[in-house]
Amino acid sequence: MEYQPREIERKWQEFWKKNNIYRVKEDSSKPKYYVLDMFPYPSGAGLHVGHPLGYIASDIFSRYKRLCGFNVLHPMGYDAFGLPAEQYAIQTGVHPAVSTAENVKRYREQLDKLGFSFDWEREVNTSDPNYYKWTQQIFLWLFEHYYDKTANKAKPLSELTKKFEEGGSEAAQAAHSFEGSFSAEEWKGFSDKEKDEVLMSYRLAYRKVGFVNWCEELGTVLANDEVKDGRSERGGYPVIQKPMRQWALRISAYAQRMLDDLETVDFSEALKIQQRNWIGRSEGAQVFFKVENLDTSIEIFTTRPDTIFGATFMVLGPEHELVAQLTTDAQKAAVNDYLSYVESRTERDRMTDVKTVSGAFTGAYAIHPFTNTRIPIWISEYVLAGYGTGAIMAVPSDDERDNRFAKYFNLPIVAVVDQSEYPNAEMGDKVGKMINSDFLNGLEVKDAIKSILTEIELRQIGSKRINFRLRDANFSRQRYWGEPFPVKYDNTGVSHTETALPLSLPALDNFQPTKEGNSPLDRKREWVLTKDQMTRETDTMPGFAGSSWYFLRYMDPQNNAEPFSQDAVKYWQDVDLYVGGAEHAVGHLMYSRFWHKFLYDLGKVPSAEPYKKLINQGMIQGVIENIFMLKERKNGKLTFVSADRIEDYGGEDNFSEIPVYIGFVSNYGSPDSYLDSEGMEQLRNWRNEYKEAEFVTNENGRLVTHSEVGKMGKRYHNVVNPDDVVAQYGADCFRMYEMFLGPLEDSKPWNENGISGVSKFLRRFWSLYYDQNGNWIVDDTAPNSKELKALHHTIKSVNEGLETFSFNTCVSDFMKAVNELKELDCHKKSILESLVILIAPFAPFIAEELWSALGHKESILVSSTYPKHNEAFLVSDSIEYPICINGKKRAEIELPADMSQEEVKEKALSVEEIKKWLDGAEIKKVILVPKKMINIVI
RNA sequence: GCCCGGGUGGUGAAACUGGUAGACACGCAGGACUUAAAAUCCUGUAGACUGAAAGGUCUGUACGGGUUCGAUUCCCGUCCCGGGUACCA
Repeated sequence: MEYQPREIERKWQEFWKKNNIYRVKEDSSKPKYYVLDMFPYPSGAGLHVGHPLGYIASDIFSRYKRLCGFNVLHPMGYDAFGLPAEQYAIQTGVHPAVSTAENVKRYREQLDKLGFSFDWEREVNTSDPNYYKWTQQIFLWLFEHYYDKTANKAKPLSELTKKFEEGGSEAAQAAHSFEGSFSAEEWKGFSDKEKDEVLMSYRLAYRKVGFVNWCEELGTVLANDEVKDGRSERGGYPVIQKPMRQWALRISAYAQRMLDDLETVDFSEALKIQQRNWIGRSEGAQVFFKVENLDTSIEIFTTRPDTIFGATFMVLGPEHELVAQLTTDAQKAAVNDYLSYVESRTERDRMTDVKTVSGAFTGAYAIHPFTNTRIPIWISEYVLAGYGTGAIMAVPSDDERDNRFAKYFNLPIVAVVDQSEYPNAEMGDKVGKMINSDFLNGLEVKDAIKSILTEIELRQIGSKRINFRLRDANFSRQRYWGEPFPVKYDNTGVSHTETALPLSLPALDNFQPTKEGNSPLDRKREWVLTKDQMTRETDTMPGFAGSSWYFLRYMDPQNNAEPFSQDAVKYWQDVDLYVGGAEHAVGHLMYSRFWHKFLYDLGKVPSAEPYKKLINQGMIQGVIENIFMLKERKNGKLTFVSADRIEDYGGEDNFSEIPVYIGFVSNYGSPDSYLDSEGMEQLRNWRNEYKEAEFVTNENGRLVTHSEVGKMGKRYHNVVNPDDVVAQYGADCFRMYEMFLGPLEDSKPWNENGISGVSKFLRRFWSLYYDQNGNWIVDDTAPNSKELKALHHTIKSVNEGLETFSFNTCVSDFMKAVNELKELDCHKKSILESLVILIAPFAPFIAEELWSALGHKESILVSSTYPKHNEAFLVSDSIEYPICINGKKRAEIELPADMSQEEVKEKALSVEEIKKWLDGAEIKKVILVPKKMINIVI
């Protein structure tokens, strides 16, 4: 038989389907292993060659684990809610559900060709009412819980109201955004509406008025991570700050736990650091500064309470609530001018120039709590309303920004930390001795912090405090294509929950958001106004809602009574291996960890963390192949010049670079990429205006192109479709080649320069079983030691490669193995049987085919066990040691493998050549590197 | 700016906890088979020097230094590239 990948692949695809090879059931007789991919958003463009990288890796690992005896859950689904489908609907009128379904179908077809071992019966689609029913349910749970800081977990709201009834707001140690306080009696006297408002600011899913990123062009509010440089990530439209009533999730309540539990998971250190930075814990103090002549005080947060004697002025964020009250009549004009200046600046301006100093004096003074001196109160945009308390004590001697501000506005600077003993210390470093600081004088910074904290608490002007950068997640989108909130409001504005779930998205014709920025759902009045005289919430949930818990639904995808059963989650527990792109390092990963912890608090999942181990696969980039075109036409004709000849035509400045379809280019992606005469002909036919074009080639008749690495995209004419590669080389080859390309976690440009090597390898592998004429040449004779050694070396290194996710080296190991067995002319069944199992996770199709040719009736996945190496076969009879003197090789000696270290040493010293070299010199020590070398130090 | 990665042949890349750098593959060169091409197979392939040859010597992992018998690996400094982040008090 000849190796024909296409036929083999079709055959086994059918076999797997018919025999349900990939269906997985809970099975308590086997240990479980859960391998998860980040599920894709099914975009209209389909998969390109970069998408499957992670899926291939996770599939290899799943198959490997299955062959090792694990019951492996390896599902796939679609993150199907999102903006692109809705934008498409606005443009074309095609309902998002329709276009999404089409895209899903396309994705499925593409995925199927690659031979993945997904259990498609567990497919999940976040836009399916049977799925988002449970997203809505989890939202309601969040809505009906608050965070108890004493128990350090979420608790039902009923417990909170009980506490309010007993002791008012003081009785509850809870995470909240309520301002003010009330007694038990006051609570009891509150109206329903007042109670609703109070409770709202305690809920884990709550509504608040806040400044949000408003994008006029998209007509929607964006999450912080959807905004890049003050512009929308999608489309690049300007984003401004606008107050709006929004749903939010109280993720901040979980900040400390999210930070602590990072220690328990196996993520890359880089990713953990990213998450830690995002959470941004800082320890410091909250201190109150009384305002002169006013019955109010300003609350500040500082990480350097020790420098308080250097506080010579205060700065409030422009949006701080006290600004209006503090501003004196004399300063009113100046302050208002400044406020309008701040308002005129977009988020983008504020971010791009952080060096410009600006601000205004309010005219008010605060009283320094220790020195009782008057210190002026300023406002400036360098103080952010959203962080800490939105106000600072400025210590210009020890903070760079305060220093800049003080110098610019001529405010006094008092040095309080003497850093002369630390020549390398910079301003703000926590080292030095306190000066000009009353009772702190002479103390080291560290001790001064402790000392001042005690004093602050003693005088009751503040307290120790831990602050987090992590802010509550905005959970509202004014969009159609998302989960509707199961919430409605009565005519007093009190919120009520919708208990009949799912609350489905109604049909709609016009997907355009309304002018006021409301969701298109707002147009559907008969849906908005309910039978019980209430008004529905028209916002929908953001994309991260459905993706925050999908991995749990895979465990029990058809459950109609609950999101997932306790039996299922007790068996599958959590995700053992999660594979996905690093671009989700903060967004998705944070939100899903938070949801998981919440579900953990509710006792619905058994583990505090959802993902035990995470691997970030790199991106596969595109190669952009440019050709140089003269800007000026010559004799009315376009002229393309070979990249190595553009100097003859006045250099780069005279040319435009045009990205061309990579299919025309020979050796695309390599340094010597060029168009040959055929390529130039194809280029002529590519576009009408190129028909008459002139080509200036180099001496080899080639038009050298200029390649760069960039995104894969339509505009660069460099999208490589996996279907095409599979059609040409087969799925096994494609899978192995993507792994062979380099380390999984590295980003790398796609090129097909080496794919012929993998293709050749597969045919060579096949030729161990069949000769050129297609005759079966496997024999039953016993293998010799050389053959066994070759096999066991491969088993060892492939197993190691799999465990460490260096799949690229595994592919090399296979190539080496085949080369060796070819050399040995080995066609022995016992060797080849092991080899075919070994390769099965990587190239499942060829493995199945050869496995059945070896006489097995069932799939290799169910009728084989992954080979483990036998140490005995790896030990050589004799070992060749290089003998070195002071690290330099002087001789070689061949010794039996089972010799003791002492004997090896003795033998080495007795070698004639070495004796000559030593020539009576004193031997300091002899270093034996087992099985590697002998080094004599003199 | 700050925080993470990373810099190895013509190319993609290997190298276990410091132990013979460049495995494996692409490309290239030469050869075999062929009327020819494709396919396949064989040989060579870091650089320099040396030898009739087998071979030998030296230099080489961005750059400069250090620790060590021995450094791609550890330490210090410099340069460059990629990613993240942004006035976080």
